[in-house]
Amino acid sequence: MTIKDVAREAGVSVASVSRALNGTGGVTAETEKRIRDVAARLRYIPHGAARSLITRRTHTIGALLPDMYGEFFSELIRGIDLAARARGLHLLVSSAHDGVEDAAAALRTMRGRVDGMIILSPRADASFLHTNLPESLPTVLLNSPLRGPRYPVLNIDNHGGAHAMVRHLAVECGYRDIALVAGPHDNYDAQQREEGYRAAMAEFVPGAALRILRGEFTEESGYRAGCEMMASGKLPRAVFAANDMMAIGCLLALREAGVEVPGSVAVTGFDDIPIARYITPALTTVQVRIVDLGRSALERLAALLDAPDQATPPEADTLGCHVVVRDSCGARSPGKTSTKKAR
Amino acid sequence: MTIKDVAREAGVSVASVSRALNGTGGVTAETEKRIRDVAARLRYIPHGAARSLITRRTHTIGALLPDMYGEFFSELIRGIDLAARARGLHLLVSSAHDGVEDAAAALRTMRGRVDGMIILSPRADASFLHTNLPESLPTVLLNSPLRGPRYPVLNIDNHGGAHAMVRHLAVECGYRDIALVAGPHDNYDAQQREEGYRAAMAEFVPGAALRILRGEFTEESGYRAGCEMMASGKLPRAVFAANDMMAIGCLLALREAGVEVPGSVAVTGFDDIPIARYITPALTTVQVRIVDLGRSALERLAALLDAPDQATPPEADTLGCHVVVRDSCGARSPGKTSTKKAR
DNA sequence: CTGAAAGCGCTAACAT
DNA sequence: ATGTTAGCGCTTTCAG
Repeated sequence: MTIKDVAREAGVSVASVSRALNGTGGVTAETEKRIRDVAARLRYIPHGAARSLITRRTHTIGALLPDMYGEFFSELIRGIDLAARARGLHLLVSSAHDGVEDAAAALRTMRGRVDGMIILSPRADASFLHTNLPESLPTVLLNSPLRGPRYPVLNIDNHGGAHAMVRHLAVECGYRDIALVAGPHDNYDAQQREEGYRAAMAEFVPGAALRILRGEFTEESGYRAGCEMMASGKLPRAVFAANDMMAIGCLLALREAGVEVPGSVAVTGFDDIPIARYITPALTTVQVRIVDLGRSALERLAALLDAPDQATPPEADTLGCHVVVRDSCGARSPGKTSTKKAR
Repeated sequence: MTIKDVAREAGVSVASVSRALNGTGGVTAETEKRIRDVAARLRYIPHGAARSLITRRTHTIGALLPDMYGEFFSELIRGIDLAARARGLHLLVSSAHDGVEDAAAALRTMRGRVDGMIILSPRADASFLHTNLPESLPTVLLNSPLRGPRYPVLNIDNHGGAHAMVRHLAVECGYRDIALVAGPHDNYDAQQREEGYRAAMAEFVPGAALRILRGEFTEESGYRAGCEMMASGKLPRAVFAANDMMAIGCLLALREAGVEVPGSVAVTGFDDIPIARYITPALTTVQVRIVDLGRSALERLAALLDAPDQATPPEADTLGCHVVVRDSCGARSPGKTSTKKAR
């Protein structure tokens, strides 16, 4: 069932069918109707690949993501999808690339299938993109250390968020002994959050010894970090985990051991995943509007598609974060939630 | 940058380039290497649309989903994606269709872009599929009332899960006054869960008056249902919400009013979303392995792609559910979680 | 207003 | 082993 069948059945040329169905004009209202009727009767549906081969438009955007685990990525995809739908774009997702080879293959298969890319991948450095990104394919980078005029970059304000959280813990709550459960060494977000912690500690608790435990952004590693602290003999007064899942793991470890949170130890996180509001005590955390991150990325990309030559702002755009005060930090008596801006 | 450029640069025909790059054989190892080198130097990437136009393969499967909200859908996509990746397939998602028109358009644009479809949509009845599904496109239906040899269908055992939960509440916990916070009328899952509740009530608490409140599968509607119960003057001994978000909303309403859960009122849900384990009291619920649902759907579809003429089993496949006993039902003292099979 | 014809970039016969 | 050629299904000049 191709355009030819419709043409034959309607007694016209394929060109007329194309014109009629695309509303390009150049056909009588009369013949257009006849063609439409025939197409409907034959249940003709145009072939996307064939069409985009010549129009050079797929109305699809590709998303290269490192992993699909966790609420972060589902929220991100939702944000992208929401904005994409609003613009009549579809979404081709490719996630969880074990290695560079894998990510490269995924990126290459996008050629001819998408009009643009949104890339969030730790492995996507400059040379990787240079070799695997189809030439001149509009692309927006997420959470990338890359800078430069080649691609627009959207980042989360990890540093600012971590800084604000430590300030909250040190200044508003008055804690001095604040430990960090950091994320993986090779993770860009983790690095920036750690940096924010260090900077804020130096600023608000000068001279205090830093205490950093290494985690993997997983609940289990947070749990282990909690156990390590207790095993060490002296608990810190507050624990700032570099993401919510680790904060929750830590919380559970402390709770199991009978340590009061926030009475004896305050625990806070980063991300504000949905669970954060529901756990007891409700988690004080740094809110990142992940959906907005996805949405912004797509809007940026769409702008690029509309005006390909548009200059890319030299500075990376940064998505603000702010501290959401709940119960786990001990700053207030359990009850309502208040919010305040970071920085 | 097309295959022609590579051919010219390597001093061969396009056919040789195609053969070399696809490893189809029929080229000397020597020329193959030369071609590969040139392709790499020119950073040539094959054009997907052009290729699939002739091979009639896209190595992509489409997913038509009603909405991207909530953990249900992110888990589902994850399951599909996991299995897809294992088979070298990509994923074209299309979600959140406001109306039938919208869903129809989404489905039609899939033609020529995907090798098969996974459809989970309340609006996808037989005639909808007949008119909008590209002819003979392998398709698997999820959670659909449709039966028949046309498409394989995968369903959640909503009836069995609800039945098992009511049995747990009535038989194991000994409650008689069990209310249901039902889902939307027009939702297939909601209907089946309600049916399971009715059947189990008739079986285990014969003669008891049924109490059914209507919800929308949202936390807010669960909260409202909780308020309604309290306003009515007499609380039921147990509340079975047709999904976890409503159970959580109900839980919060009761908690705010100072009603003890599970001491005064037991609350249970359906789905076992991640939050269920973390809320206090931990939610007793019906576990649905959503990731497995997605995975199974894709495996089924992949089988269809490999053997298009394979007979579709006449009966719909059903994904089992089972009750996960936690704290909110009062069946046990807080602590470990136990699990038992449904039916 | 309509049709014929030329490709889009690629693969797969069919020649050589 | 390599090249030539005919399309895949569609849009878009260019004629008429």
